[in-house]
Amino acid sequence: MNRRNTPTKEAILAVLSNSKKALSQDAVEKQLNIKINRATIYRVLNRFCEDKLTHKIVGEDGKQYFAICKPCNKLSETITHHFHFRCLSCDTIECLQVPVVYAVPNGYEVKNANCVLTGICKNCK
Amino acid sequence: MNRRNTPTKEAILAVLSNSKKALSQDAVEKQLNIKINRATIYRVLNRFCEDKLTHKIVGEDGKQYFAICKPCNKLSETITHHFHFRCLSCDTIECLQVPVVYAVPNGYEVKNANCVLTGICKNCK
DNA sequence: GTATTATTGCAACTAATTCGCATTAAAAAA
DNA sequence: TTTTTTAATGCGAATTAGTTGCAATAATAC
Repeated sequence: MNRRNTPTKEAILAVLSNSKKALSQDAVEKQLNIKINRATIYRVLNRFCEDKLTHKIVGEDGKQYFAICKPCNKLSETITHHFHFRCLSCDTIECLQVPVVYAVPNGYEVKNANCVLTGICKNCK
Repeated sequence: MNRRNTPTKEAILAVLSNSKKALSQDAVEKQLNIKINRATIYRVLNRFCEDKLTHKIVGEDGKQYFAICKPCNKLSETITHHFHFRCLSCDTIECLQVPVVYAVPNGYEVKNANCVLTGICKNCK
C-alpha cells in the first residue's frame, strides 16, 4: 500500500501549508484552485493523518478540522497534545502552543486528547 | 417563554440523574421507559443547557453528549471548565474533577472550552 | 511499454441533528 | 371551573457531515 504522488495530494497539501490553520474539508475545497471531489478530499486528508503529516481536531460544532501545524511538529517530542482555538468569526481552528496538562484518576487509560477553546481570535477582534 | 413541567421533561431528567454520566440523545432514548420522539429529546436536552441544568460536550466522534454532572455544579464556582473522559468501550462521557488549565496568547477571547480525553475507563479495563 | 494497484470521481448511503407545522396540553386568566 | 394562551410534542421531511462501493484512471514498478 505504497503512497503515490498525485496533483490532488499536492494541491491539498499546499492549501493546508498556506493556511497554517486547521481547515475543514469544506474550507479546503473552497481554497483549492482545481476541482477535487468531496470524498477524495476526505480520503486524502485522512491519509495525511495516517502518515502523521496532519492531525485531526473535532470542534464543538462536531466537524473535523485538519492541520499540518508545523510548530506542532517541533513541539511534538515534548508536548504530545496542545490546545486548539476555534474562532467563531473566521471558522478556522488554530493550533496554540499551549500544552494540555491533566492528570486522570487511577485506572483510566488515555489514548487521545481533543481540546478546543472557542471564541474570537486576535485577527477577528 | 416560561418553562412548563411535563412528563417528558421529568423522564429525561431522571435518566440523566441516574446515569451520572454524559449521554447522547441515543443513549437517553434507550434508557427511557416511555417512548419520546427523537426531536423532542434533542429539544429538551438543549433547553436544559439553556437553563444551565446540564452542559453539552462534543466527543471526537462528533456527537453531542449531555451531562447533569452534580459534582460539576459543586465545582462550578471555582472551576469553570473540567476535562471529560470518553470511554471507547462503554461509549459514555464522564466528567472528571480535573480542571482545564490554559493560558491563551494576547488578543484571544475564550468563550468556551471543550476538552475530551478518550480511552478506556476504569470500569471497562 | 506493460502490468499492477493506488487514487479518483460519482452516486448512493448513513448517522446526527434540525426544522416546519399541526396538534396537544400546561398554566394563567377569567 | 371553564376559557385562553402559548410552550411542548410528534411526525415527517430536510440538512449536514462523512463514508462506501464500484468502475475508470493514472502513478509507479517491472
